[in-house]
Amino acid sequence: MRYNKAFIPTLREVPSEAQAISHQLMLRAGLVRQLSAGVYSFLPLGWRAMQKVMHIVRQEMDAIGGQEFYFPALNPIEIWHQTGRVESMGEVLFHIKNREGLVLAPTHEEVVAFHARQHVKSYKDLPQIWYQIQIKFRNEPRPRFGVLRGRQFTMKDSYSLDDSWEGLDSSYEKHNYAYQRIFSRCGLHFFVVGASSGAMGGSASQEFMVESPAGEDTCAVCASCNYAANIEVARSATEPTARLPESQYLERFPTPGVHTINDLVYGHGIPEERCAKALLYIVDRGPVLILLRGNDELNEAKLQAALGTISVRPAAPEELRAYTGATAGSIGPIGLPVSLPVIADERLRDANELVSGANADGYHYRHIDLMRDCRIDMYADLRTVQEHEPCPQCRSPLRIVRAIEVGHIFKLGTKYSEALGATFLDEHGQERPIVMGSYGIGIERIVAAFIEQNHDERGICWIPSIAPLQVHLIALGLEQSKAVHDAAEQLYQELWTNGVETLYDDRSETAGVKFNDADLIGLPLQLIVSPRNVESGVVEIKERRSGKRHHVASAEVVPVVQRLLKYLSQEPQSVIFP
RNA sequence: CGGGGCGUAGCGCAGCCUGGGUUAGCGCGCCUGGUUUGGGACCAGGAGGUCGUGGGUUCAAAUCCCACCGCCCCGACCA
Repeated sequence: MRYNKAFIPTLREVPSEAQAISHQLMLRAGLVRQLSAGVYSFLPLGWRAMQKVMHIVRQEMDAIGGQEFYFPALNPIEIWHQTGRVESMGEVLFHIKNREGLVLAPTHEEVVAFHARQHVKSYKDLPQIWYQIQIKFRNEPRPRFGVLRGRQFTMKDSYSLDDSWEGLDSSYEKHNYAYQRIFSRCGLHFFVVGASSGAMGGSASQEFMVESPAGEDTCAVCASCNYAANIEVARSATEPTARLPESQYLERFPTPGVHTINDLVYGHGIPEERCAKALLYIVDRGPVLILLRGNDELNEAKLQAALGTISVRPAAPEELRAYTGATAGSIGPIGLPVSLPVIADERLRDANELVSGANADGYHYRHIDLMRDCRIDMYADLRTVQEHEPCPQCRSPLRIVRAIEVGHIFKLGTKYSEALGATFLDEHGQERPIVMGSYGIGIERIVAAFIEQNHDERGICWIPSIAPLQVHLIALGLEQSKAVHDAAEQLYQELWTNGVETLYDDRSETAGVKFNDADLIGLPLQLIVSPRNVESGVVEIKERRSGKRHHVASAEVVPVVQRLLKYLSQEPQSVIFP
C-alpha cells in the first residue's frame, strides 16, 4: 500500500466530539469517520483491522466446530412477535416504515430457531453450532464513545443447538474456550464475569470484559485472587450486622429534621451499622419495603433478580406518603399504616437493636429486633459492593472498575425453540424443544478496546495479529536521493513478495510528518530508509511499542522483520479467569 | 425521554452575550512557485463560507426573538 495514493486521512488535532481515547485515535489515525450518531464508516486501515479480528474469530469458531452462515438483517416481524420480543425490545428494534411486516434484526435467535424448526428433526441432527459475522441494528437511545456503542455494528453471533442441558453445557464450554483464545490472540487483557441473565431469559451467562474508562459496565475485580463480577451480581465479604445478646424494649423517639442515615449517626450518635435504611419500591405495581444496612446502596439489578421481575422503580413521593404516611428518610418496618411486603438485605439477617424510621416525619424507632418486631418476607443480597470492600474469596480489597463488554455467552435454554416450535424427536420418539445457547462478540468493540489498552501519547500501538498492516516503510529524502528511492522501492517489493503487509510512505513530506503519522497509525514495525542509512548499507527498524531500534544490513532486512514480527506476536499474558 | 452544551471554510476555534452596519477573522490543512528534508519546516501568492434550517423583528441579523434539525456530554435505558 502506497501512502501517496492511499486514503489515510490522519488528523493532527483531536475532533471535539471524541471523548474516549479509542474514539479519538480511530478518528485521528484515519480508521473511521462518523456518518451520523452511532453510525460509522470504516476507512481502509480501520477495515483491515476489522478483517484481521474477523479472521481470528473465524479460525477459532471453526476450531470448535462452528459452521458459518450469513443470515439476513431484514427479518419478518412475525417471528419476532412469536417470541414476544417486538414488545420486550421496544424502541431498540428498528421497524421498516414503508414496508409492513419487516424489522431490522438486532440479533438472530429467531432466525436460527426458524431454520432449526424447518430442518432439525431428530436428535441425530444435533448438536450444531451455527455462527455468522454480520451487521446488527439496534436503535440505541444514546450511542456513544465512537464505535463502542453504535446503532449499527458488526457482531459475531453464534447459536448452539443441543438435545439436552448437558449438551448445552458442553457447547457453552466450547465457546468459553474459543472466546478465551480469540480475545487473547487479539491482544486484549480481559476478565470474565458472571452476569445477570436479564431479559434474555435462560440460566448461566458470562461476560468477557476489558477494563477501560470508556466502558459502560461496572465490575468489581480482585487483584489478588481473580474474583471478578459485574456490579449487578458482585458480592463482598462485608461483616453482617451482629445480633446483640439482648434486645431492649422497642422505643419510639423524636428525631426532628433527620432525613439521612448520616443525620442519625452524627446527630444522634447511633452507630451506622445499627441503622436500617428503608426504601419503598414499586414492584410490578405493588409496593415493597426494602431494608438495607446504614449507608448501603440498593442495587436494582439484584432487587430484580431477587423478585424475579424487571419492573422495579423507586416510589414517588406521593406513593411514599400514601403507603407509609411519611416522607423519605422517615420510613421503616415498624408502624406501617398498611401491611407491606418487606425484603431485607442479607447483611441485616436476624439483626436486633436497630434504628429505623417510624413512618412519621420526625420520629424513629430504636431497639428494633427484626425477629421480634417485624415480619421479614425475604432476605436477599441487595446491596451494591463498594470500592475497597474485602473480596468474597480472599478478603483482599476489591477494585470497582469500568469495563467494555466485548463478548457474552449465554445459556438460553428452550425459550426461543419453544416459541417458534423448534423441536426434535429424541431416541424414545419423544418430541422435545431444542436447547439453545447464544454467544456474541462485538467486532468493533475488540478494535476499540484494544486501542484503549494499547496506545501511548503518540498514537496506537498495534500488535501484528490485528494490525491493519505489519510494517510502515518510511523513505526520507526520497526526491533528493535516487539511492533512497531505489532502496525503498526494492524493499517494498521484497516485503510484499515475502508476505509482509507493508505501508510505504512515498509521500514528499518532511521527516517529522512521516514519523508522526507512523507513530499515530502505529503499525508494529517501522522501517526507515534515509540517505545516511543507505550510505552505510543499512535499514533502520523501529519497534513502535517499545521504541527499540535496530540497524540491519539491507540483505538481512526481510528475515529480521519476519523474526521480529514473530516475536511481537507472542501472545501477551492475558488475564484469564476460568 | 429528562438535564446541560455546541452548530461560523476540510479540522480546531474567535466574532454573538455586553453597541445589529466589519470585505466574517485566526491557526492547521489544501493549491501554485521557490527554498527546505531525521520528529508535525520557511517565504511569497492563492482557492475555499447557504455563519445548521425555516420564520420573525429591523432600513440593516452570524449577532436579537421563535420554531425545528443535527451533534456531543450527564442521567434513564441497554439481549
